Amino acid sequence: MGTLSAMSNMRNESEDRKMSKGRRSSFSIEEAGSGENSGEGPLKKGPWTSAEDAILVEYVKKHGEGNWNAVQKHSGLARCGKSCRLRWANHLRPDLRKGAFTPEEERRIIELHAKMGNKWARMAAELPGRTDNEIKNYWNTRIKRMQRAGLPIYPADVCLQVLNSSQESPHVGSLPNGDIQHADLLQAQNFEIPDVEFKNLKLSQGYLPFTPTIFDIPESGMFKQSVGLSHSYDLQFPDMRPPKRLREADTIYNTLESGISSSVPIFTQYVDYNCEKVAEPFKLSSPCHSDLNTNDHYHGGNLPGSHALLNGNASSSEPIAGPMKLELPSLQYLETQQGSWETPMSPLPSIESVDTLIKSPPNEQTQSDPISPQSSGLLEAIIYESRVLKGSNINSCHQTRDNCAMPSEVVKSSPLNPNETDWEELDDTNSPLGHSAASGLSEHTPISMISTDEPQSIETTQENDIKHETAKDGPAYCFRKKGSLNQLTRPDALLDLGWFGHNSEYGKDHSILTDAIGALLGEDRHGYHE
DNA sequence: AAGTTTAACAACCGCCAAGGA
DNA sequence: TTCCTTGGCGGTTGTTAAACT
Repeated sequence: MGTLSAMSNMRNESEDRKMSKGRRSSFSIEEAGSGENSGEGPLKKGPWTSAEDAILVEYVKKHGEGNWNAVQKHSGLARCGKSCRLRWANHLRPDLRKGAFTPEEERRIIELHAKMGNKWARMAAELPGRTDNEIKNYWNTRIKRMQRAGLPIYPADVCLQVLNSSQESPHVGSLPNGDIQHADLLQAQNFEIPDVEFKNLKLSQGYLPFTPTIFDIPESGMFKQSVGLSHSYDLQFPDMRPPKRLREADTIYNTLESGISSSVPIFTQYVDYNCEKVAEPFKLSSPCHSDLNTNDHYHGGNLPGSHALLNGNASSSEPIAGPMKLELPSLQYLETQQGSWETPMSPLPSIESVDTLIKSPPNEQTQSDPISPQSSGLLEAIIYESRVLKGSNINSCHQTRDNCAMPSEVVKSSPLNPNETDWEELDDTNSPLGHSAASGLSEHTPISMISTDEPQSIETTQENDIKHETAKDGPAYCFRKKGSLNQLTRPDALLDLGWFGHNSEYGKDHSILTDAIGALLGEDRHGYHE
C-alpha cells in the first residue's frame, strides 16, 4: 500500500502538472484557467485546475451543495453542473478521507461487494470519507489483478460471513429496502466440493492459502453465454502465468483470514435468476462425471443464484425473477479468466488452458471416463462420435448423455485443438472467447447442448423441476434446427449433435453431421487449423 | 537504459429516476 | 399527463507513474 499512499499523496501535488498536458480538455488550459469567464461558451472538460477547485469550493461555501448547474452562472466557472458535483463529491468535500484504503477498508469493500454487488454509492455510504468512484476504481483494479492472478474475487471467509449474516437476518448489513438479493443468493446449499475438482489445484503457486470459493464469473449476458459452453466452470485457479505484481494478493490474503470450510458454496455463482435454464442442461452435458451429475447441488440445479459471487462486477440488486438487466462489467471476461482450472466440467477449454495442455499434456483430468475420448485427439473424438451415432438409435438420449463425454472435452484435450484465432474466425457471437464485449449477450441463453426441439424428453430425465428454454433461446453452440453446415459453428457443436442429437431431427441432421465431420477432417471449410 | 506492462486515478458519458412546471 | 431539469449512479476511458523485463 505504500504505492497507494504515494500515489494519493502525489495526487494533489502532481495534479496541476498533469493538467498541463490535459486529458480530454475541450479547449486549452489558458481558456479554462481563466475560470471566471462569462458563464457562456463551451464548458471545459478534463482535469480540474487548482483555480477551478478554489472557485468551486468558494461557491459551495456560499451557496451550499446542490443546484450545481447554477455554479456556472454564479461563479463563472466553465464547468457543467455535473462536473462540478463530481469534483466536489470526489475531491473537494471536506469530509473526504484521502489516502490509500486501509486493510480494514479493503476488507469492508470486499464484504460489501459480496453483499451488494456494484452498488458503489451504497458501498461508499458504508465507508465514511470514501467515494463511490474511489471504491469502484479500487474494485476494478482489484478484480483485474485477481483475475490475472487466477485468484478468487471473494475470500472464503467473506463468503461465509455473508452467508452467515444472511442467515441470521433477512436484511443483510445495513442494506435498505430489502436489497438482500446477494445475501439471499448466498444462501445456497452447502456444497461439498468433490475432491476431483482440486486435482489440478496449483498450491505450489503459493498464494492460495484457502480453497478457492468464489470465482469471478460474469453473471450477466456473458455469463449466460458462457455458462452452457465452456467457461461456466472456469474456476479461478492460479494462472500459469503469475502476475508480475501481487501486492494486492499479499495484502488481501494476509488481511483476510482464510478459514476455509468445505461448506462454502463453491458453485453457487453459476446460478442466477435463470439458473434453471442453465444448470440442468449442463448437468446433462457432463456425462463423463456422472457421479457429479447425481449430485444435484453440485450443479446448483435448484439453487438460488448468487450474483454477488458470480462476478466481481456484477450487480445483483436486480430482481431475480423476471427480465434481468444485464450489467456488464468492464472486467468480466478477461482472458485470464479462461485460463483456469482444468475442471472436467468445462466442456470447452480456454485458450490458455489449451495452450497449457498442448505444452504439458493432461494427466489426471483425463481419467474420469474410460469410455470417453477426452484423452485422445479430435480425430479420435470424431471416430468415437461416429460410434455413438451408430448406437444412438438404441440408446436413449439420456443414456447417451450419461455415457459420453462432452465432445468439447475432446477438443479440450486434443492437440488438434484450434486456436483462439480460429474460433474468432468462425463466429464471434458464438464463441465465448469472442465475447469480450457486452453485445448481444442475452441472445443466446446457454443451454449447453440440449436440443431445443424436445425439451420434454429432457425434462423427463430430470429430477428437478427444470424448465428448458425454447428454441428461440437456444444454445449458442447447439445445432440449430434450420442449420446448415454454415450454422455449425464449432466442431464440438457438430459432435454435440451426435451426443445429444437423438431427437426428431436426427435423421435429417445426421447427414449434415456426416458432412460436417467430413468437412472437419478434410475440408477445413471453416478455417480450422492445426 | 529503454521499452512494456500494470496500477491507480480522474473524469467523462449515458442512463435513469425524482421532482417540478 | 407530459416534458424538462437536476442529481445520482455505474460503466468506461485516458493519463500518468511505478514496476517490471
